[in-house]
Amino acid sequence: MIEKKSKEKYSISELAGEFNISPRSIRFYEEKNLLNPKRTKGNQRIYAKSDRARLKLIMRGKRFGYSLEEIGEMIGMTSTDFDEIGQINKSLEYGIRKLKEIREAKAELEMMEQDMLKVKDKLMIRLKEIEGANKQAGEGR
Amino acid sequence: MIEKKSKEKYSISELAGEFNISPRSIRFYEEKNLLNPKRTKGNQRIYAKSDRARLKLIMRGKRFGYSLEEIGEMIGMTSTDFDEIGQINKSLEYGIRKLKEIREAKAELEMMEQDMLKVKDKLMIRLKEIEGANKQAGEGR
DNA sequence: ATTATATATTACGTTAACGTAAAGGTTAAG
DNA sequence: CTTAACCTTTACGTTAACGTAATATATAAT
Repeated sequence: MIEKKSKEKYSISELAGEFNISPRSIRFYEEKNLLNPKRTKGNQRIYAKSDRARLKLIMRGKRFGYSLEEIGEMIGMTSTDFDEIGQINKSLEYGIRKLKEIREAKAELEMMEQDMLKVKDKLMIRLKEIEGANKQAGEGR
Repeated sequence: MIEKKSKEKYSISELAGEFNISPRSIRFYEEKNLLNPKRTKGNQRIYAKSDRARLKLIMRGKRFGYSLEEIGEMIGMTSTDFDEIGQINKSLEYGIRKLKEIREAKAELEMMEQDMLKVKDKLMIRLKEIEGANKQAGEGR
């Protein structure tokens, strides 16, 4: 049997559809060296699973407010050109820094969540106040 | 005794320094109606605690990748012009949506964290491999 | 009062991250 | 083989979020 699993190759618009972005964006990410898909003999882009995974990482970074440059540095970390110990150590350091950032961001998100909950509570209280006042005043129609 | 606590008023550059942004940015946020500080009789901006708190929210939103427009909608939620129940309900809905987003973002951050940790592990393993190889080969100098 | 800073407004410049349009090749379907 | 639906590159346009510079007051320090 020949090797073939589920979905091995994707076209640019397939990925665009899946991630809800434009093909232009994907090409743009390639311009910035965040992606590097193979091509058909007719020069059209074909994305492998690994490319799709990278795009996923890109989108994740974006959703979190990272610039493409930062994302490039982050996912560059996963590239497979570690030939020197120095490189690995640099990557490790970088990763550790990013981990710190991520954890800080998580903490901030939790603060935001708390803020939101507080505002929500206030709104609820205010609602009840108004309802109470209306009840008191007997404002039917 | 006259009422006066700790730090009641801030100048634009004080806030800029505190949040590590430029005065220009702060003025820009004001242009976008995200801030609305009082003025001195000489027309210079004075920021009260509440203004500082708002700026804090703005920065938090930014760090999380929200656009100023979105942030405006979010912190607009905390403004005190809720005179109608409908308004309150709308705000509540909005807040709940945002809460969902925040929780999703938290989940994503956790995924990123896991990714990072995986990559880190791989790098560590690779490092050991190389070290092991060097030991084997006895590559001193 | 006189500087030295800080701030205000106005207005043009810049960068990232695409959007959009033109002009043409490629692939899948009939 | 001929389209229709995609895809390619090239290149100029756009928007958000400021940067920067010029010119003019304001406030703080001496």
